[in-house]
Amino acid sequence: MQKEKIIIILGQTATGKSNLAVKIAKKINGEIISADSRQVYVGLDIGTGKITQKEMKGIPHHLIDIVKPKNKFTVAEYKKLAEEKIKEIISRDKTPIICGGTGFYIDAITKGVIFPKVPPNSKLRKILEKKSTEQLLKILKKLDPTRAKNIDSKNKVRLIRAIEIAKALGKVPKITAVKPLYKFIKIGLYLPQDKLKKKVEKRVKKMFTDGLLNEIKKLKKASISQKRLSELGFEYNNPTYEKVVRGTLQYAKHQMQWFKRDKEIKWFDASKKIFDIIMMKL
RNA sequence: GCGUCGAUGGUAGAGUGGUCAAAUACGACACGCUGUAAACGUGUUGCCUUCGGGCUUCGGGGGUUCGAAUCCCUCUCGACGCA
Repeated sequence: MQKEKIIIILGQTATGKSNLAVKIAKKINGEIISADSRQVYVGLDIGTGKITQKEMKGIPHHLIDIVKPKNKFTVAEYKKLAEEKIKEIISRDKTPIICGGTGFYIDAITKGVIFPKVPPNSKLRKILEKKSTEQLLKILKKLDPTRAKNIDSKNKVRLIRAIEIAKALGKVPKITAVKPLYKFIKIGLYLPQDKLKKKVEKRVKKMFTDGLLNEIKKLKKASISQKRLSELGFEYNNPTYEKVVRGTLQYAKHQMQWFKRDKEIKWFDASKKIFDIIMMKL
C-alpha cells in the first residue's frame, strides 16, 4: 500500500508560511494543521502572528486555539492531537498540510519519536527546581547512570525531566522512533538576512498598531500572571518595538539552527516566485 | 571664565598601583536539544600562535614607579554647579 502524502511547510518566522500553506491547500484540496507551540493558546493572537479567519480563506485550520494560556501545552500532547487530525483529514480524502515554525513539534510527528509515557509531575518538579544542577546530577546518577552520563549536565530542565522519567519507569528509556506511517514532503521557507530583517520590522510595527499591548491587557484581565506571560514569549513580557524585533530575529536564527540538521527539507527563497515550482514537486 | 565630577572592550558597567586581555550583564558568533522548545543549556567573543605562549589595549600626549586602567601634569570631549 502506498503511503499517504503529507506536506510540511516549515521555516523561519515571517517568511509567509501560512500564506503558502493556504495557497497549496486550495490547489490540492488540503487542510492545515498548525505546528506552532504558541498558537495553540486562545487569546495569543497578535503576539504570535496567528492567522486570521479572513486569511484562512475557508481552508480548515487545526490545532489553533485549543488550550487556555493558563494551562501548559507540551510536545507530547501536540503529537497525539496532530496524529489524530492527520487520520481524520485523510479519512476525508483530503491532504494534511502541516505548517509552522516549531521544529520540535514537526520532528515529533515526522520522525516517529516515541516520548516516554510519563506526564509532567509538577509536585516533583517544584521540589527539584530548588536543587542545584550538581545535586540533580547526583540524583540522576543513582537512578540511571547511563542517562546521567549522556545528559547535558548543566541543564536543569533536562535533568529534572530525566529524574521525573527515571522515578516513574526505573530508568530513562532509550530514544526510540518508529517508522513514519506517511510520506512527508518538507518544504522550507527562508529569506535572505536583509529581507528577513525588513519583513520582521514591518511585522512588529504592525503588531503594535494592531494592539499587542491591548492583547496583553486582556490576558492580564483573564488573570494570566506576569510570570506566565513572559513564559509565553518576549512579545508578552513588557514588549518594546526594539525588543520584539531583536527577539524575533534571534528566534529566526534559532529556528534555522534546528531545521538545518534535517536533510530532508527542500529549501526555497521566500522572496522569489516559488509557488509554481513547489507545486510541481508535490 | 572658574569649580567639581566623569571618559574602560560591540553596548551597558565593575575595577582605583602588581593576582588585569580587564568582573558581570547584554549583544554577536558557533553549537546542543526527545513531554516548558519563541523554552532550556554549552562554547567563543583584542590580535597572533607550533596552544607553551607572544604582542598591542582602558579618551590623546607626557611623567612618577621595578611595575599604571588605577598616581601626577597637560590637552580634548561630556555632565553638573557657580559666574
